[in-house]
Amino acid sequence: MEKLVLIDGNSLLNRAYYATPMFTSKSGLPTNGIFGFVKLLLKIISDKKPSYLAVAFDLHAPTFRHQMYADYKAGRKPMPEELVVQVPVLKELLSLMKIRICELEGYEADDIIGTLAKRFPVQTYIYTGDRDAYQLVDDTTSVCYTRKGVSDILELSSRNFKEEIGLVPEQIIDLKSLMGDKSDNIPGVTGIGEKSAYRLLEEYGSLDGVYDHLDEIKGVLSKKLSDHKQEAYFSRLLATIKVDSPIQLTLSDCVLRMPFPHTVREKFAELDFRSMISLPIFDENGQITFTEKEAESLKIKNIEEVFPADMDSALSVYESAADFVACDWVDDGFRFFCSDGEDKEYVIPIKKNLLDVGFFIHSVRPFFEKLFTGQKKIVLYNSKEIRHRLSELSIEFSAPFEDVSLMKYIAEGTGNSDNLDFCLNYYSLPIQNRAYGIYRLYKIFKEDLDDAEKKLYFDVELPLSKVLYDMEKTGVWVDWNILNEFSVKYNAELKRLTENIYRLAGEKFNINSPVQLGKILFEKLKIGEGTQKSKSKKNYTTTAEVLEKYADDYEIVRLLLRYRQIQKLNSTYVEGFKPLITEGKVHTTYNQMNTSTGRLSSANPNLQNIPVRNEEGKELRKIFIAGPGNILVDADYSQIELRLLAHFSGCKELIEAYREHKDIHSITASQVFGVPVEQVTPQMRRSAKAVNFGIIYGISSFGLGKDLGISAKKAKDYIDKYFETYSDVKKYMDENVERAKKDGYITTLFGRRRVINELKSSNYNVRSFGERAAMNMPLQGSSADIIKIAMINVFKKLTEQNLRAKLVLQVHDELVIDCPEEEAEIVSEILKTEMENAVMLKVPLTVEVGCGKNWFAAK
DNA sequence: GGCTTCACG
DNA sequence: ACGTACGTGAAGCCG
Repeated sequence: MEKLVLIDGNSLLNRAYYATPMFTSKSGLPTNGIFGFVKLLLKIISDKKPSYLAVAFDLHAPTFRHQMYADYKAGRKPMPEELVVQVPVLKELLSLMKIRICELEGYEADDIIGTLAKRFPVQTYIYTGDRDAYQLVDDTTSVCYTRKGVSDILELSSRNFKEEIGLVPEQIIDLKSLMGDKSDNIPGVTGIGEKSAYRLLEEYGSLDGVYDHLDEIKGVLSKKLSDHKQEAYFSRLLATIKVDSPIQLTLSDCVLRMPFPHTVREKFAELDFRSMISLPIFDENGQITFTEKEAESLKIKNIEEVFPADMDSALSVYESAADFVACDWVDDGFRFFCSDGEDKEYVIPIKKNLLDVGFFIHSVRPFFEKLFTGQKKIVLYNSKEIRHRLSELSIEFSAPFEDVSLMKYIAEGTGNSDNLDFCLNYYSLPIQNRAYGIYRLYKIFKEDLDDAEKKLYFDVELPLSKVLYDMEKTGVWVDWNILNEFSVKYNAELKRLTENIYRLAGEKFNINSPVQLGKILFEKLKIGEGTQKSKSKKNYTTTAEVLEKYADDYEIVRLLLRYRQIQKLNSTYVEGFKPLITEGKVHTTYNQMNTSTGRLSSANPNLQNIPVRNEEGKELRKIFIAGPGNILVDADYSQIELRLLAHFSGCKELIEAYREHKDIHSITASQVFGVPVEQVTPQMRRSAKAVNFGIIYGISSFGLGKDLGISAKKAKDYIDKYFETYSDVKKYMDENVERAKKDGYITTLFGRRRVINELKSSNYNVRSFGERAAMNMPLQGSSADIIKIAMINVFKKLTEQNLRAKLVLQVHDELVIDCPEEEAEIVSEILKTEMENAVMLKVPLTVEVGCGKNWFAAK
C-alpha cells in the first residue's frame, strides 16, 4: 500500500531545535533546528519510504478556534529569535527538495494534517511532537510521536493504541477536556488529573457519558465536574483538531521525489551541513539514487563490532594496521579502529563479567606504553581525560598520539567544547562505532587545518595536553588548618552581620536573595531615589557598585557590603573547597578547548580566580602551600598584552618605552595629559592605566567612563587624546576590525583563529561587541599562545634536568611551580628564561619571580 | 536551567 | 537613540 507521511513542521522544528545543541553556519545563521529537522526528515524517509510526503506549518490569523486560543497563546513562551530565523530557511530548503509545504491562513498545522489524513485513502503516518494528534489515529492513520527530543519515536496505530495509551483515539479529546493540558493551556476540569480522567472515561466512555451519569458520581468529584462543566466543553472545543480545513491539495501534489536536486546539496553546503553533502541522496548524473541505497546509505558505513577472542588476536589486528589506530574508551570497554579500512571496530570489554579488570589492564597496556607500537599513532578524542583514566589503572600513556578534540578546537575557532557524541551526531556517524567515528572525524578536521594551525596543533596544543595532565595529576597542596581558621572566622562574622542586618531591616529575610534584599532596601527602607531595576526589569539591582553609593549614609548598606564580601569568600573559597580536597590536595581540571581566545580555563575548583585584588581576600592564598620540604616559585609576565600591542601596532613610543623599561602608565599619562613625566600625579597615572586596559578590551567611552567614575564625554576626550598620540595603535585596531569583517575571523601571533560572526549582525550592539572582540583577540589570544609555549618548554627543562619540581598552576599570565627548596634557584631561573624567551617580539617580555611557602608569600 | 552577583587575568 | 568594556567559573536564588 502506498504511504503518505504528514509532518507537523512547527512541532518537529521546535523539538529539533531544543534537542540539538546550538550551532551556526559559517555565515552566522543559527542552524541547529534545521539540522535536526533534516536529520529527522531523512530518517523518516529512510524508515517509511513514503510515496507521498507533505510538511504543514501554522499560519495564524484571528479565526474562531484561534481567537479562543489567543488568550493562552499570549501566555506561551515565544519562539526564541534563534529559532525564528530558521523557519524561512527550512521552508526554502523544503522547496528545493520539492517537498510540499502546506499552510492555510487561520489554521494550525495539526488542522491541516487532520484534514489531509482523513482525506486521502492511503496509509498515513503523522509525525509530530504534540500529543493532541493522538485523536487522529484510525485504521489507515498512525501517529508517530517524538519523545525525548527527536531520538525516540512512539508509533501509534489502531493496533497498538489501546495497549500503549489505555484509551481509544476518540477518547483523547475527552481526556484533554477533563484533565486539561498545561503545555497547551487547555484548562480542563480543575482538580481532575490524569488518574481521575482515565477512570471516568473507562467507566463512562466519553465526556458526554460522564455528564449523562453525573448522578452516579460521588462527592467531590461530582462537584468538580458540575462546577466546571463549561470549561470541560470549552476544552473539548480547544482540543479538537479540525478535519475539514478548506485546503486545496491533492495526493499527487505531495509526491516525494528522490533523489533531491543538486540545488539541495548546494544549500547544505551553504548551511555548513558537511556530513549531509556526502549522502547519496542527490541527483548527480542520475547514477546514485536514494531508493537503491536506501537506509544503509544514511548510516554512511556499516561497521562490524568484533570482540577479539584473546589479546593476541587483537594485537595482531593492530600490528597489521596502517599508520594509526583510533580508539575510545567508554564504559563497555576499550574500542579501537585501524586505519587499514577494514570495516571492523574491535572491542575489548572491561565489564567484570566479561573480562577481569586485571586482564583488561594487562591487555591494553601494550597499546599505550609503546611496547610494540612502533611509530603508529593512537588517535583519541580528549586524550587528557583518557590519560587520567589510564593512570588510575597504573598505565602510563607514552605512545605517540593525536587528539581530535584539540584538532576540532583549532579548526573551528569558536571555543565550542563539544563532546564526542555531539560530533558523531553532527557528522551523521553511528554513535556506537565510536572508534570508527573518531577515525572519520580525524580525517574531516585534518583537512581543515592550514599550515599555521597544524603547527599550533602539533607544537602547542598536543604537547600542552600532556603538561596539563601532569599539572592536574600533581595537584596543589592545601593547608586544612588555615582553611579551618578562615572557616571559623568567616562564619562568626557572618553570624554577627546577619543579626545586625536583621535588626536594621526590622525583620528577618534571606540576605542572599537579591529580590528580597532589593525590596527591603528600596521599598521598605526607601534607600535612594526611584527604582533601579536590573536588566530584566524585574528586580532592583543590588550590586556592590550600586550599594556603594549609599554606604556613607546607611549603616545597613555598609554591613551588607561586608556581608556580601565575606559570604563570597566563605561559600566559594572556603566551604566550596572542602569537598574538593583529597589527601591534602586539590586537583583542578584545566579545560583546554572552551575559550574563544585560546586561553585555558580552570574548574573544580577554579584556581584561576582566587582572590588577590583586595587585601582581605588575598589572605586566602595562604591556603595554597608548597609540598613537604618544598617551596612555591611564582612567575608572572609583566603587562604582556600591552607589550603585544606595542609589538603588533609597531607604535614607536610604546616600543621605545618598553625597550627602556619605562613605566608605561606614567608615559601614557604624560602624553595624554600633556605634562612631563615628572609631573604625572598618581591620579593621572591611574586614569592612564584604565585607558591602557580599555584599549586592550576594545575601548568604548561608556566603559572607560564607568570604570573611572567619570562622564562618557570626558572619557571620550581621554580616548581621542590617546589615539591622537598613538596613531599607530588606532590604525592597528581599525585594521583588526576591517580584516575580521572581511575574513569573518581574526588570528593571533601563531595563527590561532577566532571566528566572529557578530560582525555580520545588523544589530548595532551585537556588531559592536564583535568589533571589540576583534580588537581584543590578537592580544589576549597571543598572550595565551605564548604562555602555552613557555609551559611546554618549562616542563621539558624540568624533565630533562631530572628536577623534582612540578608545575602546578597557570593563571593566564602566571605560572606556579612546587619544588624542593634546594631546586628553588634553578627553577626560578628556568621559569624566567623560558617565559621571557618563549617568543621574540619587538619589545622585551619581562617576568617577575617570587618564592614562598605559600601562594600568598610567593606572589 | 536562567539570572544575579562577584572572584580572577 | 541605542546600551557597552575582553575572557572565564561558582554559588545561590527562583520558577
